[in-house]
Amino acid sequence: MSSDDISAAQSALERWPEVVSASGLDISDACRRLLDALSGFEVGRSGWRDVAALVRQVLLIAEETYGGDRVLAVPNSPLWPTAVQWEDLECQATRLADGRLSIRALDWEPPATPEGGNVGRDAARRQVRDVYKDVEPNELRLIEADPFWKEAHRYPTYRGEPQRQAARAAVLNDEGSLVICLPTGRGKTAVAWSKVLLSTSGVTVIVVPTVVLALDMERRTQELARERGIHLSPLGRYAYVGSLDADTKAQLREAVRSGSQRLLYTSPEAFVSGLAPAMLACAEAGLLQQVVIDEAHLVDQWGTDFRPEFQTMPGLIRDAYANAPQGRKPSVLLLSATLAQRPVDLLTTLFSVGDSRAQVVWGSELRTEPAYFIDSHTEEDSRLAAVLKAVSCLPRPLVLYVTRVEDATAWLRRLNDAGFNRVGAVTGKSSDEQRRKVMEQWRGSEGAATGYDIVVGTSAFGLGLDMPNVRTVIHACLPETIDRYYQEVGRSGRDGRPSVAYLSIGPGDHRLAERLSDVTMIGDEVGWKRWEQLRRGSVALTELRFRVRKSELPEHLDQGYGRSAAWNVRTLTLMAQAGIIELRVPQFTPDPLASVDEVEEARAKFFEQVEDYIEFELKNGEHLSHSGWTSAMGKVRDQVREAQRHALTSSQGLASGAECVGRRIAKHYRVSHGGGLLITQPSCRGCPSCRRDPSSAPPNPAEPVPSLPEPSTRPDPLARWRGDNPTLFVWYDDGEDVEPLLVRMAQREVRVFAGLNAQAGVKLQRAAAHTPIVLDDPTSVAPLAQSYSGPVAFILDEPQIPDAALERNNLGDVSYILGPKETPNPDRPGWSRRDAQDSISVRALMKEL
DNA sequence: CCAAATCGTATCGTT
Repeated sequence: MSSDDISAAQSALERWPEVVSASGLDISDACRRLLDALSGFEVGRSGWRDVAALVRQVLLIAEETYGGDRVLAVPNSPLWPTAVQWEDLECQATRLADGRLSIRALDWEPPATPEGGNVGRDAARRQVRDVYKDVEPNELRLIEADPFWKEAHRYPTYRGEPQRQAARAAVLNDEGSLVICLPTGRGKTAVAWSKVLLSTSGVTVIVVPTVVLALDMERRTQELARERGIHLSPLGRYAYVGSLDADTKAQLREAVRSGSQRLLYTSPEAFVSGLAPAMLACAEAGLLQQVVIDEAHLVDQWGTDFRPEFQTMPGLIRDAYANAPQGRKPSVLLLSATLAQRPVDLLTTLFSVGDSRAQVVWGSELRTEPAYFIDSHTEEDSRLAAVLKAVSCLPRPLVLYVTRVEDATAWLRRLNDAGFNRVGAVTGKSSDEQRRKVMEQWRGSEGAATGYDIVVGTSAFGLGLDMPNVRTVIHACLPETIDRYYQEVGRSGRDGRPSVAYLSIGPGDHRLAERLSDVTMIGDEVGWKRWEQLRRGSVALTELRFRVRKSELPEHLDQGYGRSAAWNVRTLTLMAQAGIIELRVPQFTPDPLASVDEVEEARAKFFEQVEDYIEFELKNGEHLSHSGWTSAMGKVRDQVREAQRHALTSSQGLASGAECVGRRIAKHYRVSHGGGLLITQPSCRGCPSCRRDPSSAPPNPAEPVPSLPEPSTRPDPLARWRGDNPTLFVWYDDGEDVEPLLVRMAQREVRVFAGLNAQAGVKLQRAAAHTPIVLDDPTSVAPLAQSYSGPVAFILDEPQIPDAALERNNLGDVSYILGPKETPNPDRPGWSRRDAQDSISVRALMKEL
């Protein structure tokens, strides 16, 4: 890679303004961008700064790859930067005999520490230089996959221990809720797909936050189905979104109802409205296999006042769960890469189903790619200059994040005026078409030229953004939460190679961040009044179920309509979090006594107003008194306020640069759950604090080792041969084939096998078909024989019962031990194990099964 | 002088 950068660039510069195509050349991404920029230079699609910045990047890449000083000769004609302008971009320009300029790249890096000065400067320089290096990406540690994973995905390996545990948890989990924290790029999608691909019936509904994501996943599913020659949908469609035509929607609903739609992506809104009746019917028929919520941290982030449907989902899921027949209830997966305390608490409370609380599989990990830079300006002008300099000198592709839409537009203009034309902007106000165009130009779709190197965006830019080689993320703002900061920084270095994150704070930023984060919690008295008002205006649908209007105004009407509605929603979602009510899906129920016409009229009216409705069920009578209400709400309010304060102060803490950025982010993603602490190891390639004092830098983090949650309590299908003993010894004669017995056991849903080699495992999976087969790996840091409390089958190849099996017996965990008939009894020296109670021969057991 | 995005129905009861 990039072997021909300098010669390709030089040749294109010499031939300019002739257009030179980058396709087919063995050059770096930056060099390809330079050729693209040169092609558009004369007609103004690129500006002088675009070209100069890319020339500099290509030179630095060449120096880092091959060493030595590198130069490129560039035209010195109108359009082209002058010698002074080259200097402004940290390049040295020397006049050549033929009039051209010879360009050499100089180092530039953002301030090493917020206070400036020379402390840590060398380290800062090296950390920026490393971004230009053609280094091998950080490799994931690959682990041999379990048989079920090979069968489901045709992948021979897992991408690390966290994915292994997440994958196992997801297939071993029956009828329970599971929160899974798995970093981006670790194959969350495959984890959600396992059950679908292993079975031949059942519906999996996956809720994603945006239509773009749903359509993207539809495309990936279609590819999968085509490649594998399998049918997962009668229509070949996998996204249920509002923009579909009524006919397609009706067909998809029908396919869900009948169970023939194996996999469907949708939004929270569609899930709780249009899709809800079909989904409930599907569950009732025992055909709903899984409900998956992707990007589950948004339940907290967006669900509380912005898109309440995120928090209406649990009520609906519980309905589906309750209606599904025993043994065929859906399991619930909540997936996210970034979970802090509050989201975990909220998810485990709201989404628990059945008798047990949602369990957590924790594979949280910080990105190792970014080096963090921070500075703070007391004058806006000086911040603008600093950011312009950074945009000019840091490597591309580059994202410039701001908080306000208005600032994004202003920056786009400012950059254009400064000589950048290869810039796009994405905010919440951008149309789908604009967003698509920006992504296309930025990425350079297959074979086509790139048009943008820089995107200016608000937080609207990035959800589900799949661009592996982003090298720089600049913030010209103070993100209001550390979550937002980390999410946005995490868009860089997805290819596992170093990146730069530069946070440049201006004078107004702290106030803006505070205002944004301070969604003032409704007070006791005002809240209670609002609730009373809502209740007075409510319609009782059943004894416990009520419908209210979001637009219901309190008597002391001092706020506009929109704000009041937001308050109402917020009050109700908080009440749901407090366990006072459970949010429900407004559904049209025709009056059985009304005439056809009357029902039609009522129906039309319902759908006209449904957007304004919120329905809920009263959960706890004690909370309906003033004092009960106040105390229940007080608790939630404190939690939310604490979480907000924490997120904001963490973010503000960054600004000072006093604490290691990696540590501070890691601290935010440290969660206490079920009496234990779920850790996120800090990781920092460089930040102000670590540059000041390199000895304090956190060590390279070890891979997290999540442990499997408790399996749901299902009856052990082989229990009656064990009696009361947790262990059953099954003995075989010399040379007797135990494989048929293993298959029978697997068909009876024994899933975890110890002592089988990979090949035998795959063979067993083939024979057992739909039961997921998991092989214990005794060399693993968390062997299942020790951690899994569901049934485990041990296959001995010598006459000795392993310690792990004995220990399981002491703990009361169920084990089936298949061993040679002469295996001695460890409890009674001189005796055979088969003479003890609870043993049976392979032949006898085969007959019974 | 504060960000974020989505959403629509219609089923049948008897010999």
